[in-house]
Amino acid sequence: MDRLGTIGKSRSVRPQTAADGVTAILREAIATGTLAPGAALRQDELAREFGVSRMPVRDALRYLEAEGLVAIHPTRGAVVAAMNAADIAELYALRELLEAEALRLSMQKQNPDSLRYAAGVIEQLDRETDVGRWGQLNREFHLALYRDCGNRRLLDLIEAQHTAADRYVRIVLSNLDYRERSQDEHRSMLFACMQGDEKAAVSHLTRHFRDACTALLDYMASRER
Amino acid sequence: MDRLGTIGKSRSVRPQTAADGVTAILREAIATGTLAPGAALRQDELAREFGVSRMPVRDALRYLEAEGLVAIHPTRGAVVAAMNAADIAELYALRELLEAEALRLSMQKQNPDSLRYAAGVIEQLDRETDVGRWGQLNREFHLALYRDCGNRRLLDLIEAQHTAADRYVRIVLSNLDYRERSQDEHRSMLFACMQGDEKAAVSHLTRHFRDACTALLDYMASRER
DNA sequence: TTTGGTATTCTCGTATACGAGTATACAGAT
DNA sequence: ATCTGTATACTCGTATACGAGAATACCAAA
Repeated sequence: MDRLGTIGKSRSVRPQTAADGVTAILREAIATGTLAPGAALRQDELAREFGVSRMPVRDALRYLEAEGLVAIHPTRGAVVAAMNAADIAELYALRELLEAEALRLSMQKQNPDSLRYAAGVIEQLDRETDVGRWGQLNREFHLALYRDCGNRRLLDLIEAQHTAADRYVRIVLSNLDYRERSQDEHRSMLFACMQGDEKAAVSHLTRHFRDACTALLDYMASRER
Repeated sequence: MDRLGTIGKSRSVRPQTAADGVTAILREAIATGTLAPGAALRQDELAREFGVSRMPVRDALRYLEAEGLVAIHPTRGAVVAAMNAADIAELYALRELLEAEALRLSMQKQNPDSLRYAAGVIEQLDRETDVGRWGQLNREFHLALYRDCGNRRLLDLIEAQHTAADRYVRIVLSNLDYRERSQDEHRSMLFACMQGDEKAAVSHLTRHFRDACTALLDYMASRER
């Protein structure tokens, strides 16, 4: 499991506490699948792995539990949360609901700065090849569109769903064809936003999610066999 | 601060861990206002208070942070999360979005058991005088209406928003008039659900939230002066 | 009097240690 | 051979201890 130790090294931002560092590394390991769903997360094992005591590891597990990435059973330990088709459907239905609302609210504010920024992110996405950073930029693009919605809680929830979806998203991102299709939809959304066409923007967003969701469900179904 | 020690005693369910117990007591203390917004939550002080070490207290603070009830600043300690008008508006806008969707999805399933249960809860609410238990039953009623929505994540999110709203709700619940008006709206919602009238049910739900939100904002505004 | 720097104290983050509960393996009985 | 009970080992929850960083108070200098 020495691979785990190297994953977090690439992050440029210095973690404020040891627990934050452990959290970031574990989150990444779960997202990439290095830690498979159902895998047991033993505190002292992880502590030895990271060269810290069990306390920061415990803290990290609590954070990840709150994010829905691990399941903690008192006195029985923690495991990586399961991945299944039902969860995908639920997650994407939720994202559609939350992000459509945020998009509507944001568009009413008509802030051109956010759209300019989003356009810049789209161009970066065109050049990006690394799956992890692509996901990061993808999140950045979406949040830019919602930034002006005026509801902090809504934005936090959207971010949380992104984090939960990340481990699923990476599956389809390895498919280059999906990334290109995704970018087409991004451009359509941005165009509709610049035009101030709320209905078109939301419908593109919806299609964007439906596409991703079916792509994922198809993959999961093929994986079953 | 000895009052804190007695609050949790009324709970019938035995906490599984010390941290769970501390979490429950602190949550209640924050909801009732015993711990005012902005109040510092010092780990060793709380530990002495509850007769435990700082570790369960730390765990509890992490849980409450995830619930949005406390804000933790690394190496600087935790404080009870602030309460303000902007947050109320955000919270209720969110609840409206989430619960309207859950209600729509649930009604499509047409499960009479849930509605029968909800009707029973309404009757219990008529007899309940204690503000804390009234809030509990209120949550129970709402969740009964959404139970069949088929989206576990959505339900969890709704519960989380209820928890976050609890400390606000208790303010208006002390007003008997509000409780009666609220019950009228509950009955209207349930009736619409039984009729299978989705539009009416959602519009009653919306009005229910708008009512509560304005009642709260009015109270906050009067409090400002 | 005000401002800047330093020292002290307080709180948190982390490490280590211990006790309790759970799972597992083995042995005995049916 | 299978099932059950007991003993052992393992993991977690909690307590205590220590070190680091931040806030504050105090003193000196302008």
